[in-house]
Amino acid sequence: MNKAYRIIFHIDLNAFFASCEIALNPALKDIPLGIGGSSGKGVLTTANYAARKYGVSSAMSVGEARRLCPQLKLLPVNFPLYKEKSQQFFDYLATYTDQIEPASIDEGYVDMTDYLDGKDALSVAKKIQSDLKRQFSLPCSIGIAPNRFLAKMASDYEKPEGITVFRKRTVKTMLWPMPIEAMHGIGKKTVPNLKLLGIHTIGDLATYDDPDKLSKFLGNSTESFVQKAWGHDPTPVDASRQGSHQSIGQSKTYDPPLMGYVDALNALEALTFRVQERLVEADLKAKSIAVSWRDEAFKTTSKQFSFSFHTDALDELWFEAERLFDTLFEERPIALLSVSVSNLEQKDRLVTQIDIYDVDQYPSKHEALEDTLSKINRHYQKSVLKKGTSDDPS
DNA sequence: TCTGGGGTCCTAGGACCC
DNA sequence: TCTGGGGTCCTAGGACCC
Repeated sequence: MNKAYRIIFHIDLNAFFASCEIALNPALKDIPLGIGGSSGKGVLTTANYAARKYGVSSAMSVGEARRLCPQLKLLPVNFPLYKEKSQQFFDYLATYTDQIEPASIDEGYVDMTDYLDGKDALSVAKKIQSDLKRQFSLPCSIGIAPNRFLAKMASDYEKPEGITVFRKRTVKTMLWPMPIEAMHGIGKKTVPNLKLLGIHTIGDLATYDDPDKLSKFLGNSTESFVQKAWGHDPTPVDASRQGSHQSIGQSKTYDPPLMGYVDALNALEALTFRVQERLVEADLKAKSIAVSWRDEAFKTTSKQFSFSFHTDALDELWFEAERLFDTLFEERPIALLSVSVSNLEQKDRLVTQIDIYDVDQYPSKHEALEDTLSKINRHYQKSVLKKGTSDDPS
Protein backbone atom coordinates (compact mmCIF):
# COMPACT_ATOMS: atom_id res chain seq x y z
CA MET A 1 0.00 0.00 0.00
CA ASN A 2 3.00 2.32 0.02
CA LYS A 3 3.93 2.33 -3.63
CA ALA A 4 3.68 5.71 -5.29
CA TYR A 5 2.34 4.20 -8.47
CA ARG A 6 -0.85 2.24 -8.27
CA ILE A 7 -2.34 -0.08 -10.83
CA ILE A 8 -6.12 -0.07 -10.83
CA PHE A 9 -8.36 -2.41 -12.80
CA HIS A 10 -11.94 -1.46 -13.57
CA ILE A 11 -13.84 -4.57 -14.54
CA ASP A 12 -17.22 -4.20 -16.17
CA LEU A 13 -19.45 -7.18 -16.95
CA ASN A 14 -20.90 -6.69 -20.44
CA ALA A 15 -24.69 -6.64 -20.90
CA PHE A 16 -24.81 -8.21 -17.46
CA PHE A 17 -28.49 -9.16 -17.02
CA ALA A 18 -28.60 -10.57 -20.56
CA SER A 19 -25.33 -12.44 -20.01
CA CYS A 20 -26.80 -14.07 -16.90
CA GLU A 21 -29.83 -15.26 -18.87
CA ILE A 22 -27.54 -16.60 -21.59
CA ALA A 23 -25.41 -18.38 -18.98
CA LEU A 24 -28.59 -20.14 -17.89
CA ASN A 25 -29.82 -20.81 -21.41
CA PRO A 26 -27.00 -20.64 -23.98
CA ALA A 27 -29.48 -21.01 -26.86
CA LEU A 28 -30.37 -17.34 -26.32
CA LYS A 29 -26.87 -16.17 -27.22
CA ASP A 30 -27.43 -15.18 -30.84
CA ILE A 31 -31.06 -14.13 -30.51
CA PRO A 32 -31.72 -10.41 -29.99
CA LEU A 33 -32.64 -10.29 -26.32
CA GLY A 34 -34.02 -7.61 -24.04
CA ILE A 35 -34.41 -7.84 -20.27
CA GLY A 36 -37.33 -6.09 -18.57
CA GLY A 37 -40.49 -4.60 -19.94
CA SER A 38 -41.88 -8.07 -20.65
CA SER A 39 -45.38 -6.82 -19.85
CA GLY A 40 -45.07 -4.89 -23.10
CA LYS A 41 -44.62 -1.59 -21.24
CA GLY A 42 -41.80 0.15 -19.47
CA VAL A 43 -38.15 0.16 -20.41
CA LEU A 44 -35.41 -2.37 -20.99
CA THR A 45 -32.80 -2.76 -18.29
CA THR A 46 -30.40 -4.47 -20.69
CA ALA A 47 -30.09 -5.64 -24.27
CA ASN A 48 -27.60 -8.24 -25.46
CA TYR A 49 -25.19 -7.44 -28.27
CA ALA A 50 -27.30 -9.27 -30.86
CA ALA A 51 -30.06 -6.74 -30.06
CA ARG A 52 -27.67 -3.76 -29.90
CA LYS A 53 -26.83 -4.35 -33.56
CA TYR A 54 -30.34 -3.08 -34.26
CA GLY A 55 -29.81 0.02 -32.15
CA VAL A 56 -31.63 -1.39 -29.14
CA SER A 57 -30.12 -0.19 -25.85
CA SER A 58 -30.62 -0.12 -22.09
CA ALA A 59 -33.26 2.27 -20.72
CA MET A 60 -35.02 2.27 -24.08
CA SER A 61 -38.80 1.96 -23.99
CA VAL A 62 -40.15 -1.37 -25.13
CA GLY A 63 -42.16 0.37 -27.84
CA GLU A 64 -39.12 1.84 -29.48
CA ALA A 65 -37.04 -1.33 -29.05
CA ARG A 66 -39.80 -3.32 -30.77
CA ARG A 67 -39.90 -0.83 -33.59
CA LEU A 68 -36.13 -1.14 -34.16
CA CYS A 69 -36.10 -4.91 -33.78
CA PRO A 70 -39.52 -6.58 -34.18
CA GLN A 71 -38.18 -10.08 -33.42
CA LEU A 72 -36.68 -8.95 -30.07
CA LYS A 73 -37.17 -11.56 -27.38
CA LEU A 74 -38.13 -10.12 -24.01
CA LEU A 75 -37.42 -11.75 -20.68
CA PRO A 76 -38.56 -10.56 -17.25
CA VAL A 77 -35.93 -9.41 -14.77
CA ASN A 78 -34.70 -12.32 -12.62
CA PHE A 79 -32.95 -10.49 -9.85
CA PRO A 80 -32.03 -13.48 -7.65
CA LEU A 81 -30.12 -14.96 -10.61
CA TYR A 82 -28.19 -11.72 -11.16
CA LYS A 83 -27.34 -11.48 -7.47
CA GLU A 84 -25.93 -14.98 -7.58
CA LYS A 85 -23.84 -14.32 -10.69
CA SER A 86 -22.63 -11.04 -9.21
CA GLN A 87 -21.50 -12.89 -6.10
CA GLN A 88 -19.55 -15.35 -8.27
CA PHE A 89 -17.87 -12.41 -9.98
CA PHE A 90 -16.79 -10.66 -6.80
CA ASP A 91 -15.79 -13.94 -5.11
CA TYR A 92 -13.55 -14.64 -8.08
CA LEU A 93 -11.93 -11.20 -7.85
CA ALA A 94 -11.34 -11.79 -4.15
CA THR A 95 -8.95 -14.63 -5.04
CA TYR A 96 -6.51 -11.91 -6.18
CA THR A 97 -6.85 -9.25 -3.50
CA ASP A 98 -9.19 -7.81 -0.90
CA GLN A 99 -8.72 -4.33 -2.38
CA ILE A 100 -12.04 -4.41 -4.21
CA GLU A 101 -14.63 -1.67 -4.40
CA PRO A 102 -17.89 -2.73 -6.02
CA ALA A 103 -19.34 0.14 -8.07
CA SER A 104 -22.61 -1.64 -8.83
CA ILE A 105 -23.94 -5.16 -9.26
CA ASP A 106 -21.85 -5.69 -12.39
CA GLU A 107 -18.68 -3.63 -12.07
CA GLY A 108 -15.92 -2.99 -9.63
CA TYR A 109 -12.60 -1.27 -9.05
CA VAL A 110 -9.70 -3.43 -7.99
CA ASP A 111 -6.39 -2.08 -6.71
CA MET A 112 -4.02 -4.67 -8.19
CA THR A 113 -0.78 -2.95 -7.13
CA ASP A 114 0.16 -5.35 -4.35
CA TYR A 115 -0.98 -8.43 -6.20
CA LEU A 116 0.91 -7.59 -9.39
CA ASP A 117 4.21 -6.77 -7.71
CA GLY A 118 6.14 -6.93 -10.97
CA LYS A 119 3.77 -9.26 -12.83
CA ASP A 120 2.55 -8.14 -16.23
CA ALA A 121 -0.81 -6.39 -15.77
CA LEU A 122 -2.04 -7.13 -19.26
CA SER A 123 -1.47 -10.90 -18.94
CA VAL A 124 -3.29 -10.95 -15.61
CA ALA A 125 -6.20 -9.00 -17.11
CA LYS A 126 -6.39 -11.50 -19.96
CA LYS A 127 -6.54 -14.36 -17.50
CA ILE A 128 -9.30 -12.66 -15.48
CA GLN A 129 -11.27 -12.03 -18.63
CA SER A 130 -10.98 -15.60 -19.90
CA ASP A 131 -11.64 -17.13 -16.45
CA LEU A 132 -14.83 -15.11 -16.01
CA LYS A 133 -16.03 -16.18 -19.42
CA ARG A 134 -15.10 -19.85 -19.04
CA GLN A 135 -16.12 -20.43 -15.44
CA PHE A 136 -19.21 -18.23 -15.18
CA SER A 137 -20.12 -17.36 -18.78
CA LEU A 138 -19.62 -13.69 -17.92
CA PRO A 139 -18.02 -11.58 -20.66
CA CYS A 140 -16.28 -8.45 -19.42
CA SER A 141 -14.29 -5.39 -20.40
CA ILE A 142 -11.27 -4.40 -18.35
CA GLY A 143 -9.61 -1.02 -17.99
CA ILE A 144 -6.09 -0.81 -16.58
CA ALA A 145 -4.79 2.54 -15.38
CA PRO A 146 -2.95 4.36 -12.59
CA ASN A 147 -6.21 5.59 -11.00
CA ARG A 148 -9.94 4.93 -10.76
CA PHE A 149 -11.15 7.49 -13.24
CA LEU A 150 -8.75 6.44 -16.00
CA ALA A 151 -9.49 2.76 -15.33
CA LYS A 152 -13.22 3.41 -15.68
CA MET A 153 -12.75 5.35 -18.91
CA ALA A 154 -10.44 2.61 -20.19
CA SER A 155 -12.94 -0.18 -19.57
CA ASP A 156 -15.52 1.81 -21.54
CA TYR A 157 -13.07 2.24 -24.40
CA GLU A 158 -13.68 -1.11 -26.01
CA LYS A 159 -16.86 -3.07 -25.46
CA PRO A 160 -17.64 -5.89 -25.37
CA GLU A 161 -14.72 -7.92 -24.10
CA GLY A 162 -12.00 -5.33 -24.52
CA ILE A 163 -8.91 -4.76 -22.45
CA THR A 164 -7.56 -1.22 -22.58
CA VAL A 165 -4.59 0.34 -20.85
CA PHE A 166 -4.68 4.08 -20.11
CA ARG A 167 -1.38 5.61 -19.04
CA LYS A 168 -0.70 9.12 -17.83
CA ARG A 169 1.39 9.72 -20.93
CA THR A 170 -1.41 8.66 -23.28
CA VAL A 171 -4.04 10.96 -21.78
CA LYS A 172 -3.68 13.49 -24.59
CA THR A 173 -3.86 10.92 -27.37
CA MET A 174 -6.51 8.55 -25.94
CA LEU A 175 -8.62 10.48 -23.41
CA TRP A 176 -8.70 13.97 -24.86
CA PRO A 177 -10.27 13.07 -28.22
CA MET A 178 -13.25 11.43 -26.46
CA PRO A 179 -16.56 13.33 -26.66
CA ILE A 180 -17.47 15.18 -23.46
CA GLU A 181 -20.63 13.07 -23.08
CA ALA A 182 -18.42 10.01 -22.65
CA MET A 183 -16.89 11.44 -19.49
CA HIS A 184 -18.04 9.61 -16.38
CA GLY A 185 -20.11 12.01 -14.26
CA ILE A 186 -21.12 14.32 -17.10
CA GLY A 187 -24.71 13.59 -18.01
CA LYS A 188 -27.34 14.78 -20.41
CA LYS A 189 -28.22 17.95 -18.47
CA THR A 190 -24.64 19.17 -18.30
CA VAL A 191 -23.52 18.28 -21.82
CA PRO A 192 -25.52 21.04 -23.58
CA ASN A 193 -24.22 23.60 -21.08
CA LEU A 194 -20.61 22.61 -21.70
CA LYS A 195 -21.16 22.66 -25.45
CA LEU A 196 -22.43 26.20 -25.08
CA LEU A 197 -18.94 27.02 -23.79
CA GLY A 198 -17.42 25.33 -26.83
CA ILE A 199 -16.46 22.21 -24.88
CA HIS A 200 -17.05 19.18 -27.04
CA THR A 201 -14.29 16.81 -25.98
CA ILE A 202 -12.57 15.88 -22.75
CA GLY A 203 -9.51 17.70 -24.09
CA ASP A 204 -11.61 20.87 -24.48
CA LEU A 205 -12.56 20.61 -20.80
CA ALA A 206 -8.94 20.08 -19.72
CA THR A 207 -7.72 23.16 -21.56
CA TYR A 208 -10.69 25.48 -20.94
CA ASP A 209 -9.31 28.73 -19.59
CA ASP A 210 -12.19 30.25 -17.61
CA PRO A 211 -12.86 28.26 -14.43
CA ASP A 212 -15.51 30.75 -13.27
CA LYS A 213 -17.67 30.01 -16.28
CA LEU A 214 -17.10 26.31 -15.79
CA SER A 215 -18.17 26.38 -12.16
CA LYS A 216 -21.51 27.87 -13.15
CA PHE A 217 -22.29 24.43 -14.55
CA LEU A 218 -20.05 22.11 -12.57
CA GLY A 219 -20.27 23.81 -9.17
CA ASN A 220 -17.86 22.69 -6.49
CA SER A 221 -16.90 19.71 -8.61
CA THR A 222 -15.24 21.88 -11.27
CA GLU A 223 -11.72 21.36 -9.98
CA SER A 224 -12.14 17.61 -9.71
CA PHE A 225 -13.59 17.31 -13.23
CA VAL A 226 -10.74 19.34 -14.71
CA GLN A 227 -8.22 17.24 -12.82
CA LYS A 228 -9.85 14.09 -14.18
CA ALA A 229 -9.71 15.50 -17.70
CA TRP A 230 -5.95 15.76 -17.13
CA GLY A 231 -5.91 12.14 -16.05
CA HIS A 232 -5.59 12.83 -12.31
CA ASP A 233 -7.81 11.15 -9.71
CA PRO A 234 -6.53 10.86 -6.14
CA THR A 235 -9.55 8.86 -4.88
CA PRO A 236 -8.30 5.50 -3.60
CA VAL A 237 -10.09 2.21 -4.11
CA ASP A 238 -12.15 1.89 -0.95
CA ALA A 239 -12.58 -1.75 0.00
CA SER A 240 -14.62 -0.82 3.08
CA ARG A 241 -17.55 -0.07 0.82
CA GLN A 242 -18.03 -3.76 0.11
CA GLY A 243 -21.51 -4.69 1.23
CA SER A 244 -22.13 -1.29 2.76
CA HIS A 245 -25.23 0.79 2.19
CA GLN A 246 -25.99 4.51 2.28
CA SER A 247 -29.68 3.86 1.78
CA ILE A 248 -32.16 1.07 1.16
CA GLY A 249 -35.23 1.83 -0.90
CA GLN A 250 -38.11 0.22 -2.70
CA SER A 251 -40.05 1.92 -5.44
CA LYS A 252 -42.72 0.81 -7.82
CA THR A 253 -44.32 2.23 -10.91
CA TYR A 254 -48.07 1.86 -11.18
CA ASP A 255 -49.59 1.54 -14.59
CA PRO A 256 -52.42 2.29 -14.52
CA PRO A 257 -51.63 4.81 -11.79
CA LEU A 258 -53.05 4.50 -8.30
CA MET A 259 -56.08 6.69 -7.89
CA GLY A 260 -57.34 6.57 -4.33
CA TYR A 261 -55.98 6.94 -0.84
CA VAL A 262 -56.68 3.34 0.19
CA ASP A 263 -54.98 1.77 -2.82
CA ALA A 264 -52.01 4.04 -2.37
CA LEU A 265 -51.76 3.22 1.30
CA ASN A 266 -51.82 -0.51 0.59
CA ALA A 267 -49.06 -0.09 -1.95
CA LEU A 268 -47.07 2.01 0.49
CA GLU A 269 -47.44 -0.64 3.15
CA ALA A 270 -46.03 -3.33 0.85
CA LEU A 271 -43.04 -1.13 0.02
CA THR A 272 -42.39 -0.27 3.66
CA PHE A 273 -42.62 -3.94 4.58
CA ARG A 274 -39.95 -4.88 2.02
CA VAL A 275 -37.67 -2.06 3.05
CA GLN A 276 -37.87 -3.15 6.67
CA GLU A 277 -37.20 -6.75 5.67
CA ARG A 278 -34.08 -5.75 3.76
CA LEU A 279 -32.95 -3.52 6.60
CA VAL A 280 -33.12 -6.45 9.01
CA GLU A 281 -31.44 -8.81 6.52
CA ALA A 282 -28.56 -6.36 6.27
CA ASP A 283 -28.27 -6.07 10.08
CA LEU A 284 -28.80 -2.34 9.85
CA LYS A 285 -30.92 0.26 11.57
CA ALA A 286 -32.03 3.52 10.00
CA LYS A 287 -32.41 6.99 11.43
CA SER A 288 -34.25 8.54 8.49
CA ILE A 289 -37.15 7.49 6.34
CA ALA A 290 -38.44 9.12 3.16
CA VAL A 291 -41.59 8.70 1.11
CA SER A 292 -41.90 10.02 -2.40
CA TRP A 293 -44.36 9.84 -5.21
CA ARG A 294 -44.37 10.74 -8.85
CA ASP A 295 -47.32 12.08 -10.76
CA GLU A 296 -48.23 11.40 -14.36
CA ALA A 297 -46.19 14.39 -15.52
CA PHE A 298 -43.15 12.66 -13.96
CA LYS A 299 -42.87 15.25 -11.22
CA THR A 300 -41.58 13.85 -7.95
CA THR A 301 -42.46 15.09 -4.49
CA SER A 302 -40.85 13.76 -1.36
CA LYS A 303 -40.95 14.09 2.39
CA GLN A 304 -38.43 12.86 4.87
CA PHE A 305 -38.32 12.37 8.62
CA SER A 306 -35.46 11.67 10.98
CA PHE A 307 -36.01 9.77 14.18
CA SER A 308 -34.10 10.74 17.28
CA PHE A 309 -32.85 7.14 17.30
CA HIS A 310 -32.01 4.34 14.88
CA THR A 311 -34.63 1.72 14.24
CA ASP A 312 -35.44 -1.38 12.25
CA ALA A 313 -38.88 -1.86 13.82
CA LEU A 314 -41.74 -2.23 11.40
CA ASP A 315 -44.24 -0.41 13.62
CA GLU A 316 -42.01 2.64 13.94
CA LEU A 317 -41.11 2.74 10.25
CA TRP A 318 -44.69 2.22 9.15
CA PHE A 319 -46.03 4.85 11.55
CA GLU A 320 -43.74 7.46 9.98
CA ALA A 321 -44.17 6.26 6.40
CA GLU A 322 -47.91 6.61 6.73
CA ARG A 323 -47.65 10.00 8.40
CA LEU A 324 -45.28 11.28 5.71
CA PHE A 325 -47.59 9.96 3.03
CA ASP A 326 -50.58 11.68 4.64
CA THR A 327 -48.86 15.03 4.39
CA LEU A 328 -48.00 14.37 0.73
CA PHE A 329 -51.25 12.85 -0.44
CA GLU A 330 -53.30 14.58 -3.09
CA GLU A 331 -56.31 13.29 -4.97
CA ARG A 332 -54.28 12.84 -8.12
CA PRO A 333 -53.01 9.81 -10.03
CA ILE A 334 -49.89 8.30 -8.49
CA ALA A 335 -47.54 6.85 -11.11
CA LEU A 336 -44.79 5.85 -8.70
CA LEU A 337 -44.37 5.39 -4.97
CA SER A 338 -41.12 4.98 -3.13
CA VAL A 339 -40.07 4.32 0.45
CA SER A 340 -36.45 4.52 1.45
CA VAL A 341 -34.42 4.59 4.62
CA SER A 342 -31.06 6.25 5.11
CA ASN A 343 -28.69 7.37 7.83
CA LEU A 344 -27.91 3.71 8.35
CA GLU A 345 -25.87 2.18 11.11
CA GLN A 346 -24.69 -1.34 11.70
CA LYS A 347 -26.90 -2.86 14.39
CA ASP A 348 -24.01 -4.11 16.54
CA ARG A 349 -22.39 -0.68 16.48
CA LEU A 350 -25.39 0.94 18.11
CA VAL A 351 -25.50 1.26 21.86
CA THR A 352 -28.93 0.72 23.29
CA GLN A 353 -29.85 4.24 24.26
CA ILE A 354 -32.99 3.71 26.23
CA ASP A 355 -33.81 0.59 28.09
CA ILE A 356 -37.48 0.73 27.25
CA TYR A 357 -38.55 -2.30 29.14
CA ASP A 358 -37.23 -5.13 31.19
CA VAL A 359 -38.98 -8.31 30.16
CA ASP A 360 -38.64 -9.76 33.64
CA GLN A 361 -40.89 -7.05 35.05
CA TYR A 362 -43.78 -8.31 33.01
CA PRO A 363 -45.78 -11.49 33.34
CA SER A 364 -45.43 -12.14 29.60
CA LYS A 365 -43.52 -10.93 26.61
CA HIS A 366 -46.83 -9.93 25.10
CA GLU A 367 -47.63 -7.52 27.90
CA ALA A 368 -44.16 -6.10 27.77
CA LEU A 369 -44.63 -5.42 24.11
CA GLU A 370 -48.05 -3.87 24.61
CA ASP A 371 -46.67 -1.52 27.19
CA THR A 372 -43.75 -0.58 24.98
CA LEU A 373 -46.01 0.11 22.05
CA SER A 374 -48.19 2.40 24.09
CA LYS A 375 -45.08 4.24 25.28
CA ILE A 376 -43.98 4.67 21.70
CA ASN A 377 -47.41 5.87 20.67
CA ARG A 378 -47.47 8.43 23.45
CA HIS A 379 -44.04 9.55 22.38
CA TYR A 380 -45.22 9.99 18.81
CA GLN A 381 -48.41 11.79 19.77
CA LYS A 382 -46.36 14.23 21.75
CA SER A 383 -43.90 14.82 18.94
CA VAL A 384 -46.68 15.16 16.36
CA LEU A 385 -48.50 17.58 18.63
CA LYS A 386 -45.35 19.60 19.06
CA LYS A 387 -44.80 19.67 15.31
CA GLY A 388 -48.42 20.67 14.72
CA THR A 389 -48.16 23.76 16.90
CA SER A 390 -44.70 24.84 15.79
CA ASP A 391 -46.16 27.00 13.01
CA ASP A 392 -48.32 28.82 15.51
CA PRO A 393 -47.37 32.51 15.37
CA SER A 394 -47.88 32.80 19.12
C1' DT B 1 -40.80 6.63 -27.77
C1' DC B 2 -42.86 8.24 -23.32
C1' DT B 3 -39.88 7.36 -19.18
C1' DG B 4 -37.82 0.54 -14.42
C1' DG B 5 -35.71 0.02 -10.13
C1' DG B 6 -31.69 0.09 -7.68
C1' DG B 7 -28.55 3.40 -5.98
C1' DT B 8 -24.75 7.67 -4.94
C1' DC B 9 -23.56 12.32 -4.32
C1' DC B 10 -24.35 17.35 -4.49
C1' DT B 11 -26.72 21.84 -3.54
C1' DA B 12 -28.98 25.34 -1.07
C1' DG B 13 -31.57 27.10 2.59
C1' DG B 14 -32.84 26.95 7.39
C1' DA B 15 -32.41 25.69 12.36
C1' DC B 16 -29.49 25.54 15.96
C1' DC B 17 -25.27 25.81 18.73
C1' DC B 18 -21.05 28.00 20.49
C1' DT C 1 -31.03 46.83 19.39
C1' DC C 2 -28.40 44.69 16.20
C1' DT C 3 -26.24 40.83 14.92
C1' DG C 4 -19.95 37.61 13.57
C1' DG C 5 -18.23 33.39 11.96
C1' DG C 6 -17.80 28.51 12.08
C1' DG C 7 -19.81 24.20 12.27
C1' DT C 8 -23.36 20.49 12.14
C1' DC C 9 -27.60 18.53 11.03
C1' DC C 10 -31.85 18.38 8.52
C1' DT C 11 -34.75 18.71 4.36
C1' DA C 12 -36.25 18.85 -0.68
C1' DG C 13 -34.86 18.48 -5.00
C1' DG C 14 -31.87 17.23 -8.75
C1' DA C 15 -28.00 15.13 -11.59
C1' DC C 16 -25.99 11.09 -12.58
C1' DC C 17 -24.89 6.06 -12.88
C1' DC C 18 -25.89 1.00 -14.04
